[in-house]
Amino acid sequence: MSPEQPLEGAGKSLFSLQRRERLMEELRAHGAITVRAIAAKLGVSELTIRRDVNILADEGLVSRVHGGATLPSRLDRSATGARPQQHSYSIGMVVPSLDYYWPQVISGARAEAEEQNLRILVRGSAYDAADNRRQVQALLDTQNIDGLIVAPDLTGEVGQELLRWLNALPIPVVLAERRSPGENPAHRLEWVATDHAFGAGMAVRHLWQEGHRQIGCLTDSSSPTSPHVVRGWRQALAALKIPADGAVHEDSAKLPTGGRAAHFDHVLELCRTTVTTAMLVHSDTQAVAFVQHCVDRGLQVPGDMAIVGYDDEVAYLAEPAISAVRPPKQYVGKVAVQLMAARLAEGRMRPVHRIELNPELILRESSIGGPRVPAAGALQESL
Amino acid sequence: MSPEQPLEGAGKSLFSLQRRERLMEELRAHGAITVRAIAAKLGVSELTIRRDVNILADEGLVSRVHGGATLPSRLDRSATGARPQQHSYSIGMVVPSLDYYWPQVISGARAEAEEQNLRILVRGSAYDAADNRRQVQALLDTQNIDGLIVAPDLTGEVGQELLRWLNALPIPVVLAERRSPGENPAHRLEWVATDHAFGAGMAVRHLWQEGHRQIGCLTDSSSPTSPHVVRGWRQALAALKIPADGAVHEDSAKLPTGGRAAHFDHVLELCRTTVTTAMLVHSDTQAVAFVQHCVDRGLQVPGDMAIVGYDDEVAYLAEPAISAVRPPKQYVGKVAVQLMAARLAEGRMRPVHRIELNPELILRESSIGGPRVPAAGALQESL
DNA sequence: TCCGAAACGATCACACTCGAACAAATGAGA
DNA sequence: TCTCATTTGTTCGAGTGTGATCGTTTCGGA
Repeated sequence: MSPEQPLEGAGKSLFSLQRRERLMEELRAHGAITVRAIAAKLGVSELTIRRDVNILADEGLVSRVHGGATLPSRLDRSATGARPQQHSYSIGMVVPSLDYYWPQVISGARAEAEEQNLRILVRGSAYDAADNRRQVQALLDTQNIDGLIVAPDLTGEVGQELLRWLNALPIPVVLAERRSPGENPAHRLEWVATDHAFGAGMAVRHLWQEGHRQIGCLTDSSSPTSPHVVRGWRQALAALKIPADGAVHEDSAKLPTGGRAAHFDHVLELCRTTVTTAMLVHSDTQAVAFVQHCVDRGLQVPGDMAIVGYDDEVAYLAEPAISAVRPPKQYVGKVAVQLMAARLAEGRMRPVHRIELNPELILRESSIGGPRVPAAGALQESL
Repeated sequence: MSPEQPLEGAGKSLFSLQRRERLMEELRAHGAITVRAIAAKLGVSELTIRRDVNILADEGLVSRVHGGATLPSRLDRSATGARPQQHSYSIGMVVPSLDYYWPQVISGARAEAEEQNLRILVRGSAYDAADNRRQVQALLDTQNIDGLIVAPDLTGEVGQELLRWLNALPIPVVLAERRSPGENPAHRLEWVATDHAFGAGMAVRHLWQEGHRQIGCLTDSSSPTSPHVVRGWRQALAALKIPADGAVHEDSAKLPTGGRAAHFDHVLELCRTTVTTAMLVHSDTQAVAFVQHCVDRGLQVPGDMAIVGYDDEVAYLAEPAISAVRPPKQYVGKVAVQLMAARLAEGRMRPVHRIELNPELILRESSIGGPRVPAAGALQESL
């Protein structure tokens, strides 16, 4: 009805805004305030406070009551009527790869976004923190983003700086498949991540139950997942009282071109000397190659060498098909969007959520049936 | 602190909306209330409570009965008819206390259950694992439970056995404010818990920012929360490079009756010799008593001794009002029910979720404004 | 079925709060 | 400098929440 009433933020002096901010602070601290007390505290008239309360109540930030205001309450029926502004939000999503691992995460996120009536904008970035930040900045600048889902590299000083920067953004941020320390530079960040350590442990315990007593680990440290897999593997060994210093642990990062076959032979030699009959291989791509290599060298899989892959993109394609730990990628995306939707709907009152999801162990042929003892014999013949 | 005491009666009167909110909380926590009890608890006349009940009944939020009110029931024929749907699932909930901490958790759970159209059956149990198991068994036997939310004592061998038993139950189980190891005996259990260590750390960092350099900790190890608080306190000290071995850490469990004052004096003496100017006090009830003791001994709060309470039940009642870490109790219940609802809807395909919630730091007077240096002077006079 | 105790609600009284109307102060822009 | 829009303060009648009284209704046990 009032044609010249300015929209939010147009003509209000900083002073009144500060006062309202202060009012909200008091409200959060005490749960409720009286007009009289606040007026005295801030040194203004009660009427001014009442007007502030009315403004805040119109925005749904407080509930008006006779004599003061309280935090918004469902019992406040004036609020229930004026709340159908279910205005739909846009979420930006920046992931480090658009062809490996992340497509499924994105797919889960997209499905949930549709469900929640949210728009989602996906961008790929390089794995390094600097490019990640550029991509996020681009999204912030060009699109109208209400929230951000991101999976940056957080290692090193650059990563920590990025973490601080993300934490200070004016929009909510959810990390996917990344963890932030609860501590200070990241206390506002929420995340959802697969418990890779649990997944690795599950694989080790499965191999143990199949009768293996020496269980090795072959990883690719160029992946950010790798440290968690190694940690889970070590913890499981410790829990099963397998001495970790005698266990085979090799890494295939930074091999020279064509050096893979030689490295695999090296690994098999180590397995022979340590009587290792089972391997957990990170990245199922590598697991497929490793199984192929074993077969080529005349080893029976799983008879001479049982194998569980970590990750389940192509594991089923190998011959024999590879048992694999499958991270709940779809759910990582889905839960990330759920977190974001809830955050956007509920605002600051909602506590920070940090969610771990357990992966699943998919059993196929490469690990079923115990080791042939002595396994060392077959290994010896093959080399 | 006796719960009968009308704490709010003395000058801390509630607004009508808060009163109704409180009433609903009591109702959800206990299932039913009497006008008389609530009137006494809130320090208002019975007539006022009756009027509140009428208002809530008009909105269909409660069912009126002679002498009090209950949660809305289908048998209540005054119900507005908007209740044609049957409950989809029934959830059992067993918590270790019905008067402390847990009522708010239950309230959050009930609110969410209503939202999700679930029935929820609450039982209290003793803190020990054996009784917990009995209560769960009773629910399983007599009711038709589709899921279970439970908060058992998991320490010791008995606790581990209980964990195995819960894990093997044929219905989904969600732990509230308890963590299960990801490992084998509990791989199916989901949980939601407050990150108390983070909360304690947040308090310590706040005190550090206010200028305190020796920050002590006063706990009550009879509470299962206590170890996490101590851990967070230690970690924060380490992160801030405060030597932990010189820090004051006292526990008030198992004091002789009337020994509290003597113990507080002992604590203050320790603070004096170690130049400790700030304390994190677990259980805000104890924090209130401690603040009172400091004031009685002539110490300025926060000038001579800054105090942050852990937990926020009565912290605001102290003089000066106490800054406190507030666990998101309502959300613990709410998220537990959300987990259960999603599990019941999606079945085994859904990965196991494990959720940590961050508490919030409510800043009040007892910790704002740095220490007066040298603080030792005032302490010395007081002893 | 009856009876006593308790709970209930209509009414009034009181204290306090609310908001409209108007006035004064402040700041921005012509 | 003036003017106009905005914000803040004052006054006062209307409105609201609460409690006390008291007659009526409801409950539960004999």
